[in-house]
Amino acid sequence: MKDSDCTIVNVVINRPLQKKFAYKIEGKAGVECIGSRVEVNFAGSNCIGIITDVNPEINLPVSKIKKAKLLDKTSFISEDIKKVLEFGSAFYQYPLGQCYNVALPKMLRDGKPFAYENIPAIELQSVPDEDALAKIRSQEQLKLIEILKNGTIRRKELRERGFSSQTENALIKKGIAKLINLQTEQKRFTEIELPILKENPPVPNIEQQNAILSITSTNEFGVFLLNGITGSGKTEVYLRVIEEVLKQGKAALVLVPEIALTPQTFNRFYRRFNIPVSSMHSALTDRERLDAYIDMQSGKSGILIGTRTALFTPIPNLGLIIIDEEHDSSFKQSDSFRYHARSLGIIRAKENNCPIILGSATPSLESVYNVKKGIYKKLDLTIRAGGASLPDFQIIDLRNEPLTEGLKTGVSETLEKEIGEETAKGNQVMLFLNRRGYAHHMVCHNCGHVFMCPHCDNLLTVHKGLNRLKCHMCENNIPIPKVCPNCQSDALFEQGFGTEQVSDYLKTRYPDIGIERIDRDVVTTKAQLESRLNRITSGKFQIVIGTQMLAKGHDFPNVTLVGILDIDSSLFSDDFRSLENAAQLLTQVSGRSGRGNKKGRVIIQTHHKDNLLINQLINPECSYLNIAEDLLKTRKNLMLPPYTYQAFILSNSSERITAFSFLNKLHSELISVLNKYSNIAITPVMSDKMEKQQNRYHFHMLVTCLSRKTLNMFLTEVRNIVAEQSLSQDLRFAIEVDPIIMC
DNA sequence: AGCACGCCGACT
DNA sequence: GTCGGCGTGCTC
Repeated sequence: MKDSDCTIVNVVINRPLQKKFAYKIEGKAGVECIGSRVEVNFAGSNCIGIITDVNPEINLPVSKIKKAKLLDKTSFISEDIKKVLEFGSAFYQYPLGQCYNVALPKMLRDGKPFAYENIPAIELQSVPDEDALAKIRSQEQLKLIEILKNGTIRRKELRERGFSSQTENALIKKGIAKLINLQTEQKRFTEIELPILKENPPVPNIEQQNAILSITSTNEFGVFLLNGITGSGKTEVYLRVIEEVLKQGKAALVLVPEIALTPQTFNRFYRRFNIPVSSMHSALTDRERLDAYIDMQSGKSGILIGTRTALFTPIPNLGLIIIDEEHDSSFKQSDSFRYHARSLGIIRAKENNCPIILGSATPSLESVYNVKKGIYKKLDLTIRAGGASLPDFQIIDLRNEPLTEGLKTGVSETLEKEIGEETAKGNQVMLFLNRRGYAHHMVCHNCGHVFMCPHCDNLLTVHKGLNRLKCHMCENNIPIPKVCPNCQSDALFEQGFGTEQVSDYLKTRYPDIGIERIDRDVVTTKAQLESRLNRITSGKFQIVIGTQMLAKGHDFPNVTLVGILDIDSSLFSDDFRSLENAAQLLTQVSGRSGRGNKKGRVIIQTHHKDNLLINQLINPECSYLNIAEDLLKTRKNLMLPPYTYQAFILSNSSERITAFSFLNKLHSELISVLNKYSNIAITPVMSDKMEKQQNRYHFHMLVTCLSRKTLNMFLTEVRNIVAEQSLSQDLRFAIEVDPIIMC
């Protein structure tokens, strides 16, 4: 191969390396191959890389440049995705090649072709007449003809039903049947002749109209914070804006939290539009994921609904991005490429010069702050659909409650009575407790032995139904012991109640009432969640007890009472975001009450009746936004985000000293360069709250800075210092920009 | 991250 | 004399 017949390209590899590497590909190539995958030999092993530049300037002897094998004739990675990943790589301090790795579906990462699966199928070409049929002597062929009369059928299915490929081939040869590929019948959504709408949408109220108009009146980039109280019809606004976007021949991207991926969510989109909708979430197989990716890239589908990774799906002519429940923590990835889908979503919308809607009843303080600064435009929805009003709030002061068996399992006498009265009226009650399992942990009454995970600094949670003690950190579990391993005493007791225990207790109190539990222990798949939610809607169960799985998006018109069993544990956390999270969760859960035409109530049990947050939550004059404003004042006084910018410098190792001394050495190196930067502070090396996790010891330093730019420059220097050293096998290192959970 | 290279100790 | 342990450093 002569060098004149080659094109030099830069390639990024899925390795923790910042550099791009030059390779040569056969033939003359232009910018159209940027984003294409190549198979290269890199340092002795073959791997997949992505082309980032064509004919780059390099000062490298030509003899060192190896040959790369081009895997894609044209790139499927659009310009905007490339820009988003380049931004994300610099912003989150993560190597570009590894960012691509997170952004691509697994099959593309592995070098599989960018193509739909071939689905060979056969269908009837022409129905043979009597004469032709009489000539066929094979019973199998006759049987197959009968089956084919019912329509197209996959060859794989025919094989499963006992037909040999010879039988099929014989019919094809005779011209009776023909071979087709089920995946070739693809039409672009813009070429679909049906009307865009499948159903007549409801008439929006004045607030919804205003919101729709504000967003659709400009076709340009803008961030809209759609602040709609629970039940105010945010989804209807999304659907209307999407409709406008589709009318312009453009596509829409909707990101939802992991937990909101219920059939209810999808069905509203499927029902509304004749335009194909694709989805992308954790329950898909690799194949389905790639198919959805191609659906969007090829323009076959006009709407993509998915979780945070769906953000990286190429969509030509993207006209709108929606981040639903924008405050939800599942938009932040907290390993490998630690990006926030909201932040990168805004970058992508900017690249496409299209609007982005951040929707929430309880927006993040970051977003509220950006509205104050005039960076986002806030649109309010304050009216509940169908004239439903917000629920009334009531406090049960646990100090005045008798210390009954019920109270020890989380249900006070007063609440128990209220549950009884409400269910007697035929209504449903929803109880909320953000702790799964039966009991928080187990203690020996005799010697004080506490049952801990041998691999983590974590207490084992009691799961009665499974008869196991489980570590929620590492999933390690043991049978519930009968005696203490320390003193052989059988006086073991459980402390702290979870959803399982509450459910068990209520079953003894209300044996005739159906009680349903919703948490990750009993609901592991989407189908299970669906069937449980349906059982609740059908009214078979009058009492529902659940974790935050219950908080979002589910509409139960018969729920008139919501009970918050334990708010106190979220009032005194050492994470500065815990009050924000508690206010969000409580507001969301409360919104489950009184969604139909019945007035709803919310009862909060607490030992801290005078706590400020609790009083704000129950005050009808005080909205979530008022609470957010108050919390922002505190953040400002304490110089916390969003008034400052934070990043963690993280390390862990299986040998405790390794990570600790590595970070300590790094710390002293950083102190010596700190004078180059202003308004930046770095903590000493500290243990994570849970230092030992799965037998690895975790340490961190926290960097705080007044300026985003300075923080980024500093972190780049940190990364370069670390890149110069060769780290031991056992040591892991990471930078987390904009953490949302303090460690 | 991988992998090759290289420099030492335990074996045929 | 060689097989393989893993510490070090480079990868187009």
